Amino acid sequence: MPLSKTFDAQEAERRIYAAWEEAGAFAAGANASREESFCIMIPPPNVTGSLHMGHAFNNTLQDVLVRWHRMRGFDTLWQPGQDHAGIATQMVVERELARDGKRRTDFSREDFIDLVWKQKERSGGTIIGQLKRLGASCDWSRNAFTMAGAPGDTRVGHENSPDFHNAVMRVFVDMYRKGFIYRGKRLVNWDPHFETAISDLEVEQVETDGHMWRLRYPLADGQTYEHPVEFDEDGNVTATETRDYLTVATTRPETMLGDTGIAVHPDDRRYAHLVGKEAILPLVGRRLRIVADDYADPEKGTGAVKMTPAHDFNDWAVGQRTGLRAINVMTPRAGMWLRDNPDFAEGCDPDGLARVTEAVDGLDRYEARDWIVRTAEEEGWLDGIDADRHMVPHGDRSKVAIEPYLTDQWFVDAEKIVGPAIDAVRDGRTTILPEADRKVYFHWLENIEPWCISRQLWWGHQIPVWYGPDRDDPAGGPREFCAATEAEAFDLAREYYGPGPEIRFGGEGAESGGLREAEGDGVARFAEVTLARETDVLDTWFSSGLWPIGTLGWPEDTPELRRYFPTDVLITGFDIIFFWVARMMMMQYAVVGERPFDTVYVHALVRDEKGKKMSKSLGNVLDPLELIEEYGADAVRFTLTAMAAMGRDLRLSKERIAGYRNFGTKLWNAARFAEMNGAVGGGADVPAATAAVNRWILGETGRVREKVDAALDAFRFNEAADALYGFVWGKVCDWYVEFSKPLLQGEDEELRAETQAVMAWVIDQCLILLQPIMPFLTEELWGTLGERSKMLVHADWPGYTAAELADEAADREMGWVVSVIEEVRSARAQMHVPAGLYVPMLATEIGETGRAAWGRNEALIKRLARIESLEEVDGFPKGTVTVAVEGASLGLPLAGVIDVAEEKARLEKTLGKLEKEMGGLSGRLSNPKFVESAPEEVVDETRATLALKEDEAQRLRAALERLAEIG
RNA sequence: GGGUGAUUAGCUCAGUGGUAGAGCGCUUCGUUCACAUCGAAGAUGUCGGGAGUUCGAAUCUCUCAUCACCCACCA
Repeated sequence: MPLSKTFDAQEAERRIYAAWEEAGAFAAGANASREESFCIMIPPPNVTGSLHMGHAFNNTLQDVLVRWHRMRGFDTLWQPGQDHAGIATQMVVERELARDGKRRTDFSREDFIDLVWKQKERSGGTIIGQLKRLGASCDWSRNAFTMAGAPGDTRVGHENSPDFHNAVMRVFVDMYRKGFIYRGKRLVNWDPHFETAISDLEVEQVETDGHMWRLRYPLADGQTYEHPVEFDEDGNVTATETRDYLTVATTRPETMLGDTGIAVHPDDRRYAHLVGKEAILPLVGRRLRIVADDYADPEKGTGAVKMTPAHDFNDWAVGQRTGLRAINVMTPRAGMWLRDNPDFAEGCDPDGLARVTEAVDGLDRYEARDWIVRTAEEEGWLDGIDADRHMVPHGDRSKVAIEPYLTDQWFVDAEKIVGPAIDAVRDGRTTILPEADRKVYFHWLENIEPWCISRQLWWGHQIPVWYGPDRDDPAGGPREFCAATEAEAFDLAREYYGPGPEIRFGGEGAESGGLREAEGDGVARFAEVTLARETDVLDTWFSSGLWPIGTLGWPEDTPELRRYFPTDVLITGFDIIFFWVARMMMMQYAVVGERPFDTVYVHALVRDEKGKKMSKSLGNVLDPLELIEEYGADAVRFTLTAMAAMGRDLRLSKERIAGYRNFGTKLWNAARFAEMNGAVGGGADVPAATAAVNRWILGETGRVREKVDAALDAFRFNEAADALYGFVWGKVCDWYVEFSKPLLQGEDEELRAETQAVMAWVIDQCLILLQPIMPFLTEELWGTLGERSKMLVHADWPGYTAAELADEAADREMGWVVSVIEEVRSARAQMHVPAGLYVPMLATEIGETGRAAWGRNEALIKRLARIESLEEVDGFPKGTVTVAVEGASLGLPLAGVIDVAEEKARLEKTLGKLEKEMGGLSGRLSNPKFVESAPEEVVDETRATLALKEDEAQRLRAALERLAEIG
């Protein structure tokens, strides 16, 4: 069945992908002929997500490596899967509910989670289908999910995946027991929209126009200080005024209700006598201790800074150092919490307390701010307002201002497990590419903060901790029982409480209880203990941090784990180096004491053609699926590969994709040409060749194979793509196809057979080498051209070298032929010789090389340069256009056509260029230091080049002289 | 405030010590039987400025300028 005129990407790509799947072509171990394994873990996309350009880029690169290794015979696993993506997914479901006017809290936790599982079933397959359209050759039979095995799991879409939930639970317990995880009351980033803690990384700073309010806090007990008001030229104070108040500044006046102190710098003479004394908090009359701490900057504002330890990270730290109380004055939704807040009430004067509570309790933080500012103004303790542009932390999902908030949360003590993750990269067990990203990685890890891993959400891995009362003090506690399952928790509790009490499960969060029963000996014992499961779930990145071992079946000692772990390569975007890469490094080391991967390849961002980040709100998003529909998956893949210069953002434009689509068409047509000329079905063996044309293209093929391998080996994807593009278009199509025509269509049967074999083999090599980048079109051609024992996806990657295939004599000969053709074409175009007109050619000097090359390639040269005949003459007649090539002086007698002025201009220009080049070369050669210190081959090469140029220049000068004779 | 990267043809970008490259765009020509999603020929660069190292610098060092991104608690 002959090839169709064009490649129908839409039809063929779906059909071919189905055929691959049908054949189990992507299964781990398929096509393995060597011992080595190769494993890539997909960065699991959100289960409700859909493919965007970043995914397309990321997965194209992975697929290139995976297909390349699979063809090379490695036991290859590309592990696919999806992430449950806690907040993001819960957000999607809550938004759906909101459409029906419902909220999460209208459901029980179990019912809500069931809804999320259903949502996952509905949308979870979307991204998989999209990855398949792209051509991703994942082993889908192993598709994993980060919540697999968790309560409510329907197993739809990840039927065979390992029990990831169990792995997460076991890791938590393991890290808990090793002391890497703890629960504590600390200030965390609180998202008032989702009403959950988030980690530092989920906070983004947004520059915002705001105000700085200066407030006057009266000093207690009649204290005063001298405030400088006038200075001389040297900055010395020349006048002061006595003040009985301190001016403090804040961008968030509402937090003043939680103030418990004022800090000044220890060396600040103005306030030295006040340290240890007190000020009065306006509105409620709470006494604020004045403390000395380095944090207070004497240069800023008045040098006195109010302390709100429960609502500001700096103030919290100062509070810890100086023993200030922390008073939480906010609700989880960032409203004011004043009523029934004993911490707040303590130390307040009753009238003030009542008034403020009446006015702002329950108000949103911003409304409370307005009231406080208004009141301060009315009462005269507002010192002033400055416009201020400052950074305000926002939740990266909710986009609302986050609130530093004091709650009980779970933390990974990252400092304890960060060491091996740093060392592994430092000593090269894991390589991060590009190198620049290593610094980013180190910088973050070396300054690591505790990682808040608890989330007050419902969708996620519920933290495997049960709380019970203290054995000796039933009112105390809670006592934590950390275990992977309820049964194991029961055992722990039994061990702790002894054989007496009945142990039950129930209760909420850290609430737990027990009945106390006095026995005769006076020792308190429980008759009944109720264990309460921790309600928080884990940060989604905690579970995805286990992706490498979890997908391979840990904690079971599976064959996959033994075979594929540590994995070989991770390909990911720079935006999740901290979120994911660093955490995987830390956690695999913490749990199994091993690196998760040998190499991390960090790629940059796909931007639009103007360099802007693609975003929905800007409306500049290129949808990879639309592009695939329009140009075909191969074109999109080739474009992304060709633009993947390491570490640089890529600007994607449709024009570029169209260009590479054309490249596919070009290859298709070359294959059609081969087919039409009986050049199909080349075997794996390099064919024998006698003709220079054939020997030359074999050498070129050897060179490109080496280039592709070297480039991919170094993760220089663009170089691999460029090399193939240049080879297929610039060598095979532009020259070899043309060269082959007289041979394929000529009389010499032996030569025809040889050329057919070489052409068939070369086309096959193009298909094989291009398969990792453009798998569809090449597979289609492979299957159509000739009988094959296996699909291209499993074809053997070649191992021949350039040295084996290259033929120096053939390269030289074809080089000569090419330059003659190019020079003749150039001269003809310049002289406006009609394109189709065959003209005679004359030769005055033609050396041995040239004569031999001409003799063997006469037909080619005549055909491609439109030459009628070659005749050796003693000298060129008037009106000859000179063609200067190495080792020959050729001329076209174009007396009738020639424009003397134009020919003169052409020669002068060429000569000018030559002379400039020669100047550089001879200047260099006449420099003794160059000759002494440059490598010998460089010097030789320079000499040879110069000699050639001189030769050519000589001929050009002669031609110019002849031209001068004409007129 | 700290850090990283970038600056090369009109545009988008390759190019880590040895005669400046590609794609697109542009100009001229071309329906030769693989391909007009094509072919041929062409024009366009003090490689951001300056200094240094070197026989030799787009490439290494320093510096300045501009841009981008990341990190950061500045009241």
